[in-house]
Amino acid sequence: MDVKTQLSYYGVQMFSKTSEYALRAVVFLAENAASPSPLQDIAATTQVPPGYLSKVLQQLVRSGLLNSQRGLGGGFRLTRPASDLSVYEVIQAVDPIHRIRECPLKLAEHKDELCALHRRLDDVMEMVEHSFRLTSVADLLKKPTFP
Amino acid sequence: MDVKTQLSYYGVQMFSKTSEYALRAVVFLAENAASPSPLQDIAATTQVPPGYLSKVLQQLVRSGLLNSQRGLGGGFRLTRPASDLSVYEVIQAVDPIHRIRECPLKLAEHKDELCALHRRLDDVMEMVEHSFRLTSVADLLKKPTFP
DNA sequence: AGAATAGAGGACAATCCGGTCACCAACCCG
DNA sequence: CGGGTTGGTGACCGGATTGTCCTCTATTCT
Repeated sequence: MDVKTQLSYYGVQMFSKTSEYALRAVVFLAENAASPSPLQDIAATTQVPPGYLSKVLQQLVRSGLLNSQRGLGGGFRLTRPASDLSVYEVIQAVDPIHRIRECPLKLAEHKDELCALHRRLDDVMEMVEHSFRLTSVADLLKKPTFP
Repeated sequence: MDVKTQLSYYGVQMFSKTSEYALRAVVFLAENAASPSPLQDIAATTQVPPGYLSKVLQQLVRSGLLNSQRGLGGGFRLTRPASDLSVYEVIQAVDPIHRIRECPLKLAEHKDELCALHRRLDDVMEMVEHSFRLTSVADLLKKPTFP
């Protein structure tokens, strides 16, 4: 079979790279909470392209999850203790999970209740959302080494 | 804030459009299993662009989940009863879920066991995979109307 | 055989995500 | 004040996903 005739040959991740990057950075910051961490340090350890990581961290700053400080001795810090920061919040800040709230086909008969297909899909998303709400960044530090 | 400086402004779905389209089509075919359904019929009811749906259905044919038949009276049919076709199979055919099997950072110390972050992410993926394995297309037909 | 129907497949465009880079803004220190 | 350090932001690029269109092939009916 010709590769080019195939859709999505390399497959797809359930979560975006951006979410992964944000989580790696947050875990790093939780492990290095003593002082601000410069972008370059975070990027080197988490193996995320610095230029792109910068944009991801901006999102976290704008969402209030991080503080940033320029100049010598500056960098990024968590605004809250890792035990009080959920994985869900991090993901929502950069690549939000959108629950299915109304019929994607806009069918009148499903105005009040989703069809079985979308009901199931949304149930799965609810499971995921729930799981991530209950997981704090501190829970990701149980093993001492990064990440 | 300038929209263009934001990453992923419109957010992201956990599952691709392609997966959604494939599932809508399969549900339609399960509801119309009596005779082959032409592409145009499926596309119209499921509200998927016909040209694109054609490619998605090809994937399902190549994966052995559908039969196709050209000419008058032709179209697409499920190769198996809907009760014997899982949502997981449909998704894997068009946009497979890739579990995390090794450390994405290739850290030597995580050769045998994932770090806490990736362990959690993979646990969630396992939940999703499990749920989709247990859900058959027939389970999506409980409500008589489409979809 | 010829017309009509319907899937197969390639070329191509539009859009989005991930990534790079250059330059600007803020902060610290001598 | 001036230079070094560090974050902030916009322009731009490549690849993947999504979508369109046109042509070819297979099948059926008369």
